[in-house]
Amino acid sequence: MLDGMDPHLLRTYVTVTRLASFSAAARELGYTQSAVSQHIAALEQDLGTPLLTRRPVAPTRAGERLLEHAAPLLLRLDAARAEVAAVAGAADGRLVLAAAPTALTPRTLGALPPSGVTLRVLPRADVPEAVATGAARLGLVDGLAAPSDPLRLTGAAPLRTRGAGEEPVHVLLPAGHPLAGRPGLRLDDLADARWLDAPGAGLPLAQLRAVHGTGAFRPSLRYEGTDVRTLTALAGAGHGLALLPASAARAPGTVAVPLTAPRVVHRTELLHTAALSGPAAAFVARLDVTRS
Amino acid sequence: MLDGMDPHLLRTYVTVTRLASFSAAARELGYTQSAVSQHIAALEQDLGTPLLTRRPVAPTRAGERLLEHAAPLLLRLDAARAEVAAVAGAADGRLVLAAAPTALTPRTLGALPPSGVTLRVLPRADVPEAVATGAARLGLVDGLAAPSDPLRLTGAAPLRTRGAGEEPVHVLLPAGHPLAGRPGLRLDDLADARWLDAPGAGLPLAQLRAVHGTGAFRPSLRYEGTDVRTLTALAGAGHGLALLPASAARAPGTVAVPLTAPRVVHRTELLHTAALSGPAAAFVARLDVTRS
DNA sequence: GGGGCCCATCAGGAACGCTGATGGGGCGTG
DNA sequence: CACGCCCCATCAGCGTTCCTGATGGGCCCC
Repeated sequence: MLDGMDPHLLRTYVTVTRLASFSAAARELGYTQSAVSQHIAALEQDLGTPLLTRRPVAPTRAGERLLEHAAPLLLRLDAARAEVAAVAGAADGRLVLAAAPTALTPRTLGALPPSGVTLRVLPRADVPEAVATGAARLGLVDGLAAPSDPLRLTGAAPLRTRGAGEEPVHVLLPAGHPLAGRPGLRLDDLADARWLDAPGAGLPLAQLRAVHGTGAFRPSLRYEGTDVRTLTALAGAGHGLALLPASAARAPGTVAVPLTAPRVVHRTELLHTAALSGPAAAFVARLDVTRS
Repeated sequence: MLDGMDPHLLRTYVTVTRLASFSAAARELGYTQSAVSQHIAALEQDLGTPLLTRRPVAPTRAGERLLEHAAPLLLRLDAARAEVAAVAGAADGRLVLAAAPTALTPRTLGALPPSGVTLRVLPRADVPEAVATGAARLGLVDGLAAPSDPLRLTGAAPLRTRGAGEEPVHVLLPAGHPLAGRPGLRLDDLADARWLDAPGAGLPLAQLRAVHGTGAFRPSLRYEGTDVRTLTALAGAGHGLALLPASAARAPGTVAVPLTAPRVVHRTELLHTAALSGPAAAFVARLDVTRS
């Protein structure tokens, strides 16, 4: 047993920690409780250290380290299988495209073929995984970046990226907002504002901090869906400000004002694996044609 | 066999492809040839597609995809094991520091504790792996980046980074070079120059392209060692130009001229895993104290 | 044509990994 | 306080897996 860390031991381990229960993990995985117990014991013996406290069932410090690796490992295992399958299987006719909501800009939408596409809108954080595991053939993600800088994707999965367009970033204000008449806004003007916290639908405010370097943003309402229209409606109703790409920042009762400082753009990037063919390749080519 | 891709099957696969031989892989891995053959057969059956051509033994296209995932997967498996071991085992007294040659700037050297350190100089590309697998506790890598931009590390392994200093980039010219008298040089001035190609010791010219966006560099002599002094001597002997951090760009018979355009700096970053303690933590703290 | 090397296949035995049963420990309940 | 319940650990037993050693076919070089 030189190579003790079988994937299914890891899978058992993450399931046990997630459910905080050996028995529940066994039920979910289709094992007996005994098997799960033996899995954990095997892992602990292999690594030479306890990974879980029993009663309550919780990861030890060593277990936490293992957890940080286990999920990406399992994901990448799936990714490898999916990519091999993509090469092996003949290209399926349909193109499945996973996209973050605000990544659907006019440009990317315009490049879609007229038929044969399945569009799957997901929270931004789930798009890379969908592409890596083959659930989607292509992915569109977006975010804030300095002009012509690539996005900084936290990739556990190894995906290739290519730029798919940039556009200005607008701040969406309710029509009556005191700053609504401005031609442009600096982020400093909005230091005291309350922002809609919409990790699924909006742009991640944390990225602004990375680019801008300043303190935290004060969140108001948190919206967990992926629907941009809901987000703009919330902004219109005065629940907080929203940061959106220019093309998405329009809704009745709101005013969109360009963000002028810091100088960031809304950047869209296409995600794909190494193997591209058929309609996916056509879509990519169409995107490149419309390159600015 | 729902979860067919055992790590040791993958290990067998990469070994077979590396050696282009089932039998040789079997010898290296301590298996019989029969076992290796069965491993490959199991993988191919699990993935539903041939992964190798026999005679000659070479990866198929599907196999190439698998290979791209297999190495990082195995690396990360080792990384997980190493990190768990680091938490479990008591902190060993010695601090092992892996560093790229040009990452050893006065600042990083100054932060080293006076004793108890093992310094391991490696080619730049090997440093992240050494840290991930626990061969070294900390790593120092360097590269070219826009000022205050982080390095773009191609991380198969999940390492944390923190800045460890920036300094100007100099071009090292032989003393008699026509441009040696200039106060500063633009990269465009050097479009026709021949560069020393030293992936181990020098700064990777490819990174300049990433920042600058222009064409290829014309390499002259290629130097595969990790010794900076040899590199500067080669530059002094007129074998080509070298790009070095200011603190390393001095050698008899050479002139170091600052690179003024594009605006890039030599940036050093510290690599570490999540678990830091003992002398490693002390070193990090010392680095932070001298932060500019 | 023969010998050597290679990979595939097969049979057999050891080792592994699962199940089902049993036992001890903690916790809420009557 | 005793009982019952739920949880995890351990054990024996059995089916499967996985490795070895032997054998065979294909290719190349001599």
